[in-house]
Amino acid sequence: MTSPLQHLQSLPSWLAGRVAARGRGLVADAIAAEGLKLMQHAVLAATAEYGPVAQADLGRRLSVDPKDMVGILNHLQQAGLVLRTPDPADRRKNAVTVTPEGAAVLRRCAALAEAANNELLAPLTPDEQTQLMALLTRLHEAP
Amino acid sequence: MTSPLQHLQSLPSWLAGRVAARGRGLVADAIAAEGLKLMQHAVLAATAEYGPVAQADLGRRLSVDPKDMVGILNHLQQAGLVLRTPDPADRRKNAVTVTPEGAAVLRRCAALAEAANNELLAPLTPDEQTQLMALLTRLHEAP
DNA sequence: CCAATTCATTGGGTGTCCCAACGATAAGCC
DNA sequence: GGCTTATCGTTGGGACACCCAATGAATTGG
Repeated sequence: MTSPLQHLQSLPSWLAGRVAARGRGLVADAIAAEGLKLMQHAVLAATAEYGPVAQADLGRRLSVDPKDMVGILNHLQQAGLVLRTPDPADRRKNAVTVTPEGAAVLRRCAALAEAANNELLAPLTPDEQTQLMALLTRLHEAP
Repeated sequence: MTSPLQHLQSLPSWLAGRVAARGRGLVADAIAAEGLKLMQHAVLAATAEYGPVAQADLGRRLSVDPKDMVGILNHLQQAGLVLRTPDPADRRKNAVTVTPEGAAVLRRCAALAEAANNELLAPLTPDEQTQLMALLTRLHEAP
């Protein structure tokens, strides 16, 4: 029985942080080939998935600060991957949509991101990968 | 069969990142009661575990940038929790050690950090917690 | 003895996250 | 109708984590 914090590195929060950092790095390097940063890619993917959506909604779904969302969408819009249209039903909102070019970039990023995730999970068997995903999903949705 | 990136939020790297972010927040809030930041606590714990150790060693073990290590140790030393002693065997190195006061703070932090981790893993059964730890450890050590 | 490396430190830069404010708009309540 | 309250996008400032590069001192290797 080891003392509680004699091995800080074996704390779940620490382990999860290290694994997440590695995953972040792998995905970031992968999609950098398409000229996108991590969060730009995430916002682009979420925009594609949730159709025309307000910025605040995107921020809540991805846990992105509204302040940062402005910069991310500015970049995506300037790159022609995304469109900000005033929402006629609520003139405070911007209805964000993906352009055909944005969809094409996203399609190419999908393969890259998936490959990066495969590399991240490579040390595990397929069964173990499924187990890990199930456990992480529980932790992510439960609280 | 869902398309690869139709659900970015179900990518392992994304899930791990969200879970890790929550764990980081829980632990940070917990040890804030002792006046320590996350990385200050990590460095203090690693210093206690690995005895007199050089700053570069600490940085490698915790994946902390040498630049940041300087600031963290400055703070810990100023708080009287840690000592930097010139290493007689290698005068380039600082032999970092924990003061009795540092050990006391660390002891109190252990309980706080453990409670935070218990809260993080609360949605899982003890068996599942063990499984998760084993899988994360594999991912952390394998590559 | 000389080249290559390591150590602590400093510098600059980017990205993520938190708190606060603003004008414009919308929603709820009396 | 009017009033308060809340939300939306945006801007601002600041803390912290991560990355790259460079310095002088000191150690190591051939």
